This record gives sequence, C-alpha cells and structure tokens, in this order.
Amino acid sequence: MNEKRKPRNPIIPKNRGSSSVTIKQVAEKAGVSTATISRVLSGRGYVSFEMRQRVLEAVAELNYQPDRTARNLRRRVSQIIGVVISDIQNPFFTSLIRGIESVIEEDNFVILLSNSDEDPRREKIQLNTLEAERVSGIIISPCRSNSDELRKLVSEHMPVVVIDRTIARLKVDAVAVHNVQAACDAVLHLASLRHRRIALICGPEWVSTGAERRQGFLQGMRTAGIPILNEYLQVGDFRQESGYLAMKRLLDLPQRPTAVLVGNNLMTLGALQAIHEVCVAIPDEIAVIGFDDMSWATSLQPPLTVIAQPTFEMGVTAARLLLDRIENPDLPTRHVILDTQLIVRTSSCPA
Amino acid sequence: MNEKRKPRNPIIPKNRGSSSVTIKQVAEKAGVSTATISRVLSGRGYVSFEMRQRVLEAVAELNYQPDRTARNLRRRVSQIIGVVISDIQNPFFTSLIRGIESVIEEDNFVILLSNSDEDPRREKIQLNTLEAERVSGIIISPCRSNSDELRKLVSEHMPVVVIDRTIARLKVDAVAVHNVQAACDAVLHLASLRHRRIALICGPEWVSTGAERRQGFLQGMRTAGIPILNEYLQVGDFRQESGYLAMKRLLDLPQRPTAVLVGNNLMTLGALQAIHEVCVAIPDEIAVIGFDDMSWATSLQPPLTVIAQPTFEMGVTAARLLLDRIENPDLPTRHVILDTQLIVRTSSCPA
DNA sequence: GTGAAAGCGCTAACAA
DNA sequence: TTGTTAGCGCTTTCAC
Repeated sequence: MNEKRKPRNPIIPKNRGSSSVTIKQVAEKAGVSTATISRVLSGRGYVSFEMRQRVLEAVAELNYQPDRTARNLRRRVSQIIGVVISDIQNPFFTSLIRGIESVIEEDNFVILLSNSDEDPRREKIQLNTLEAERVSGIIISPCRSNSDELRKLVSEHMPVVVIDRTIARLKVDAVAVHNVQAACDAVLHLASLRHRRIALICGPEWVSTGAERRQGFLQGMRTAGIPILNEYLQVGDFRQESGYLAMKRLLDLPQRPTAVLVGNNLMTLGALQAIHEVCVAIPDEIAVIGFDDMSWATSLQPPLTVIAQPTFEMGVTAARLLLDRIENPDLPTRHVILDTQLIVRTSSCPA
Repeated sequence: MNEKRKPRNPIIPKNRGSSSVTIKQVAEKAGVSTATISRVLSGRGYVSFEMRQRVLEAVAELNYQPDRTARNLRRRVSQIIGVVISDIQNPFFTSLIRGIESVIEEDNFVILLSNSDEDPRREKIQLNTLEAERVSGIIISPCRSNSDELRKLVSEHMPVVVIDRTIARLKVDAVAVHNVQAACDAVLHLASLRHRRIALICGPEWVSTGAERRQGFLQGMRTAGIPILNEYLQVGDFRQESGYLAMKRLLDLPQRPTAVLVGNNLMTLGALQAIHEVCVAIPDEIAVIGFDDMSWATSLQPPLTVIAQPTFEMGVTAARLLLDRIENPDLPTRHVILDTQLIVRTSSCPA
C-alpha cells in the first residue's frame, strides 16, 4: 500500500494562451474605462443608464466573459463551493449534491467536488486544496465526528456547513435528520409486529450517524422492554460489503434474529445479498428495515421498508445556509434538523 | 417555468482577507527570492540541493501552501478538470467520476463538477463557465451528439475527452463501449431462448448511445430473422419515469412482448416497476435485460440480466487520455472502445 | 458617475 | 544556479 508510484514528472498543464477577450478590449470597444465595465458586470457601484447600455452592447458583441481566475485572485475569493462527501458512489450523497447544485447555480457558483472515501487523511488534503482554491464556502459530510482541520477553517472564518453528519463541540452550521428518533421508531415498529429478536447493523461510532442510530436503536429496545443481546449489535463501515459480512454473522448465530435494522442504504443491499444467499425468506423468517429510501426500493426483493431521509431537501438547505453565511458571516450558528419518514413496505411484516 | 425568480441581489462572496502565508514570507524566512521558492515547489528550473533544503524547511515551518488562484492566473490555466455529466443521480455516471478522480488526484488535480441534466442550454453555460475558470481540460458526457460549444472549445485547443457518448464528426478523444454489438448480443441471447416477440426501450436518438443501442437491437433482430414491430420500439429519455411509461405502453399492447431490452439502468428500474405493478411474472411472462450492471442488480426482483459496462475503467481511461493530451496537446486523436459483458441472471430465461 | 492606477500572489523571461 | 522584474486580468480605492 505504501509503495511509491512510478516517479514520473508531475503534469503541469500548458499555458494555452488567451484566445479570449479581456476586459481591456471591451473597454476600448465601448470607449470607457475597465473600471466601468467591471462595475456594470458586477452590479456594484454607480453607472449611468447610457453607460450601462454601451457596455452591455460591447460585451454582447465581443461575447465577453470575465476570466474567473483573475477575478478570483483580485477578489481574494472564488465563486466556487467546495463539496466534500464521503462516498460519491452512494446515491444518498449524490442526491445531496443535486440539492446543493440546484440552489447555488442560481448565483453562478460551481461545485468543486471531492470524495474523501471515509479517509481522514484524504479529507484533510482535500480541505487544504479547497482553501488554496479560495472557495467561498464548504459543504462537508465529515468522515469523523471530530476534525481539527475543520476547526481551523471555521476559526479562520471559512463559511462551512456540515451535512448529514455532525462534528462534536464545533460551532458550525449544520443540516441533519433526527437519527435517534428515526432508529427508535423503526425498532418500535418492529416491536409492534411482535418481533423480539431484533438486530442492528450500524455504522462506526466515530461517525455521528453511526453513533446516533445505534443510540436510537438501544432506546427503542429499552422502551419496548426488549433485552439487548450483544451478538445482535453488528458494526459495519457503511459500505455494501460490510453489510453483507455483518448479516452473514447474524445469520450464522445459533439463535437468528427475526428482524434487522440496517444503518444505511448500501449496507442494506449487502444484507439483502447475504439473506438471499442462504435463502432465508423476507419477511417471514427475517424482517428488514433500511435507512435511506432509494428509487429502486420498490423493485427490490421484496419491496423494502425504509427510513426515508429528505436527501434533496437536505442539500438545498445546506446550500441555503452556506450562501446565507457567505453573504453574512456574522450570522449566529444554525442547526437544521429534518424529519425522516418510516415507509412500510413488504420487508417488514408480523413475525 | 419561465417566470422570473425573485430579483434579489447576486451573492458575491466577501473578501475574507488572507490569513494565509504568501510566497514572499517564505522567501524572507528562507533568505531567498520568491522565484526560487516557486522553482522548488513546481519542480521546474534548476535549484541547488542546499537551496532546496532551505526552502522546504521554511515551507514546512510556515505551513505554506501556494495560493492556487494566483497560480492559476499567472499560469493562465488551473489544476482543475471540468467534468460535465448528464445525470449525477445515475450510478453509472458516479462510477465514471470515481474512475476519473482516482487518476487525476495523483497529479493534484481537482474536479469541477457540473450536471447538465440532459439540457443543452445548461450544458452550454457550464462549458462557458469551465472555460472562464481556465480548467486545464474537460471530460464530458454530452447530452446531444452534436455540440457547437464543444466544437469551439476543441478548436481553441481546450483538451477535451468525450465519455460514454460520442459527438458526430468531431476530432476529439473519446471513451465508449461497443454499444451496437452489446445490444445485438443481448437480442441474440433472447432469440436463443426462443423469444420472438422482443421489445426495445431505448434512449433518444439524439444521444449516441440511444441511437447505437437501437441500431444494435435492429441488427440482432435481423440476424435472428425476427420481424420488427414498430409498436415494440419504445423511446424514453434515460430516466426512470420514462422507462416506467414505456413499459406500461408495451404491457397495454394487445399482443405483449415476451422479452424486453432496456437501454439504460434507470429506465430498467422504471420498467421493473411497471411490470410489478400489473403483476406480470419475470421471466415467465416477460424477460428483461437492462444496460449497465448495478451493485444491487442481484437484490432486485428477480436478479437482473444486464449488459455490464466497465464504468470505473471508462473513467480511468478518460482521465488518462485527458492528462496525456494536457501534457502533449499535439497527440493524434484517440478513441478507446471498451467491451461490455452480458451477465445472465434470472430475469432472462426460456419463454 | 467615471477614470487612473495600484495591486491580488504567483510564475517565467531575462539578467547576472 | 539564483535574483530581478514585469505582468496574468480583474477589482477597487482614490481622485476628479
């Protein structure tokens, strides 16, 4: 893993020259100063009506588009939002991205996307890069519930919104869902179906959603008066493979659970795979509830009961919080906690 | 749709000042010129060993990281790769992105992501923005098989790689799969299972993959000596909903097909939904083959026969082609066409 | 309300 | 091999 890559020269893109029009050419054409052009296009400062007209004409005629790198340097900030997520392959996160995108594109921002792959080292590097690109803000789903790098950025007044997962003891805008409650409700739903042997496949506890969903599970079990068995508490890493392995362990138990709650979408798929492999019937022999709805949940075998999260809405909210903070850095910190929804389908039925 | 948004002021990020170290401070600390710092960090030009040492020490001590916006302006190009895809929600494309990312991160590039949403107008704007950001190259899955904007960029020597879909009569690096052959093989597979009433749900013909897969379908039918019925040729837009509607139309036919080939993954999910809705049995009453494998294809009801595409590999290849071209703009144009693989699962069986 | 001019932080040509 | 210096294209004081 630690071997050096073949030591080839770093690729540094070639200067392709500037085939494009500059603000100077527009100024010349319109017979005004570059300052006026800038004022017209940025909408700041006073420009008379006729000046504005003349400028806009020249801009249109030359098909001028301001060089964003020059603007970025001068303004000391770019029109870029950095988005750091922990797994781009997970539809949950891509839905967040869509939500984010739908908001920021109205303001002419673009997304610089990084995939931390649940690796704090990568995450740190990516945050540094985003800072060096002078992004105007960052939306991140952090891979640990603690991050010195993030703390540093926030202390340097980088606008940051934490999404899906939270960071302990850090004053930062955040968007999340009621994980504890959601998991608790799911357990109570299972309990109401007379399930007593309920298992959990949850995420790692160093991720807030992992810890919270576990907590909700335990709370639900206590409320339902069901004793908790250690061997029914399995931990995965949010990836499909780990869900598969965890489910295998559960199925190998002398006394199998009759129901299982799975802590995210990909692990649920893995769990289903394991269950199908040994031909255990869902929901007759084992009931399954997963976190996150998916557009194909109804086409699964069988249609899956899920705790749906408002993913798109979460992205939208995070983007709004971020733009607000970019506009007004002194806003008080805001946490938006959204509700989940238990959608009961075939995979959970009376034991 | 065309209504004006509330006319609020554009959000322009505030100059957050520079809490960060500049090259000047490093130069001072190390007692050398800024040019030397630049040379050491970029690896270009000659620097003596001891100089390099001194510089690296100062860099480490001050925790200096070059401002990429300033570098971008001066170099007249950024270390950013623009990626324009047509649907970020589609796992096919996110897998491409992962592949791209895995290659370019080694060279310290980052991804500026845009989602064209199959809309040429959006695509055009996004390409303009990428140009204004002076990205060093673009990987795009174009939403039409023709694009003046792309033509313009290529003629201005912007490194471009077209992925998944192709552009007619444009000399540009490309990565794709053997769509015609793949669709043809799928049809022959169905024919070998004695299916004669085979339907197609394909994408729009203004997208190359839509056209090619349709062509492959027709070719397969001819080869198998099966007459082609117009009502068995349905067109969707690559989204789930359209697959659902197309399948509904097929199921409403007086003479239903006994097999259907679907032109991409999301439409396949829609088709499954429609089939389940009317309780038609797969594969007994209708066999289904979809394009693109998905990690959850085995958990679908029933496990899905698919034409698997090497998605990650496609992303990797595209990124390599792009970096090559960035390094060496005069390379001849290259087209890499990868093979698909028909994975037979339960959803296709003897009629 | 408009223009002149000074940089943003870095790189690269040119000099030494 | 190293330093000096002139910008990259834009925005933003500061004068007028």
